[in-house]
Amino acid sequence: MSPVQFYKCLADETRLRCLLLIMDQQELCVCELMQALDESQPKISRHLAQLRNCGLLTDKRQGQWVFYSINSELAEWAISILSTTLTANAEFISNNLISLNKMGDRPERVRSCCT
Amino acid sequence: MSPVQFYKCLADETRLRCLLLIMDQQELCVCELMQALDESQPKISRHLAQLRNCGLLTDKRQGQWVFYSINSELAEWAISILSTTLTANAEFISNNLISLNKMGDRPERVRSCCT
DNA sequence: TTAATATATGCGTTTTACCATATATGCTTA
DNA sequence: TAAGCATATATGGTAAAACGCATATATTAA
Repeated sequence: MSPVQFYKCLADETRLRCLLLIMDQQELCVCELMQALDESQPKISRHLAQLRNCGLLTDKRQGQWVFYSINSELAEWAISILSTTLTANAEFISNNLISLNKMGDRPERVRSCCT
Repeated sequence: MSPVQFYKCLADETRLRCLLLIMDQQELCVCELMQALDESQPKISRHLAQLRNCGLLTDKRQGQWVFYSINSELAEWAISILSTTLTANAEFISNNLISLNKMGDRPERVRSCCT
């Protein structure tokens, strides 16, 4: 992935918030991000699709939900930059985390076997 | 500076090349970047102005030339990200460095006092 | 099968970003 | 002070990106 393409992915408020929230929470589904960002479902879904197509995220369907997480095959420097950004800008997503935690009935994660 | 605004600055090929070249070379003037990127003067100048206005670069006039360097007051996490990007993507600007080094009559830097 | 919930996508519109050209400003040297 | 180079900015055109809305698909449950 070219550095320019990578930074284009981060250069949008909705996408950056989604990425940092997923970094922080390991994985999130569309409806959780809708709640956290207070944005429409198609808007969230479209941005997540873009991040997946560019290789930043991977998705995993569990029942009716699709969970997105950071693509572990993403270049190490790119992951490092996401991590640095999150650490240095915790307040950027603090309100989103509050909204997320206010959400009732969050989808349950299915445990992997043997955990 | 908001992380989104910072990443918008990096999300353009011309701006990212300029930034990484300046990271690598400490400081460069418009005519050197024109040569390194093979781009027009207004294009380079406009992008540098944007980077200066956003706080990523500072400029310093020396005679007829204006030298741009990384703004030392830029947030530490942002400088760290630029550094990581440069280290991990050296090949991204390698051809630009070759072009720069082919340039004859590069403007002489005025020495600071006592160096 | 039907309804409900979750997610994805097609499409037209609006907004934003980029570029090329023209022009203005500032410095240097003659 | 005039001429020439280096740099900055203003303007208008164009392309890309983002959006809202409507709709389509997928899963689960009744």
